[in-house]
Amino acid sequence: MLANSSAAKQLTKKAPVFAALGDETRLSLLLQLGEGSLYSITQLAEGRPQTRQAIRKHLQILEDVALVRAVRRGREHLFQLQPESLEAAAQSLEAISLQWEDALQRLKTFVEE
Amino acid sequence: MLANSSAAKQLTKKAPVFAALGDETRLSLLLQLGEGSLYSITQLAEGRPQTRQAIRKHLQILEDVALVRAVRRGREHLFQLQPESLEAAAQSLEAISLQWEDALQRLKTFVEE
DNA sequence: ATAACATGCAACCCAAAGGTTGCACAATGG
DNA sequence: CCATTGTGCAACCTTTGGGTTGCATGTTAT
Repeated sequence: MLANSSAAKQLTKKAPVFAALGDETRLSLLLQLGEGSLYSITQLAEGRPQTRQAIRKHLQILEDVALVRAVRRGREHLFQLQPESLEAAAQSLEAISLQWEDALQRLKTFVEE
Repeated sequence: MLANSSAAKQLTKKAPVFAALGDETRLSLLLQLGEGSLYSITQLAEGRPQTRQAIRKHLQILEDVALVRAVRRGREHLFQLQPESLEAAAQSLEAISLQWEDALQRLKTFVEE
């Protein structure tokens, strides 16, 4: 299918998203945000080994690639998950797998002829 | 579903996999390997702006997280894609999305009562 | 044997990442 | 009004990452 290979060609543009996912702290933050509620920076920093400022940097990185969204309520900054971006990332990976499956299928057909 | 949350708790262990995916060159290598054939280091380095040694390092990183597998044939080192690892990574991301959907569903049910 | 080819290994460089401390600033709640 | 709470911002430090060059080592083909 053409849709696969074109999706695959766009893949390299998503490197920053995977890079954002490639950190334990940030994955853990996404997990907490996946619980559904909104969390402030201070709340997200509670119980973690790092400083509030460090957590803030991580949240900024997640926000930059739209894995997370921030809204202001008074003096606090509330964060929530943006699941569409996660889905998009997952589909990018599936695209490579599909490309691989297709290639194997073509090879198999070729050999059988 | 319990299976989701337990899968989610294992997520932080996969940070190295996403970190490996978080680089344009490595994503591009995966794409090439997704074509189905086996490629040597030299072949994979051809046409790319970086040195063969740089490409080799990237391949090592991909191999360390099992996104790629290497077999020796004579003097050359042939690499091939390991699609199971890609699938696993994709499913990890889906797990967070599902956790989110579940949370929203519970919230909705709670409000309706 | 020996020239050519595919790799491995190590030292080194520079920029980016993750983290900290310190302090200023805005919003809230008596 | 003032102490408190939630953030923002900047400087700084150390480790990791991506990349290079240079040279040694194994493998073919002729």
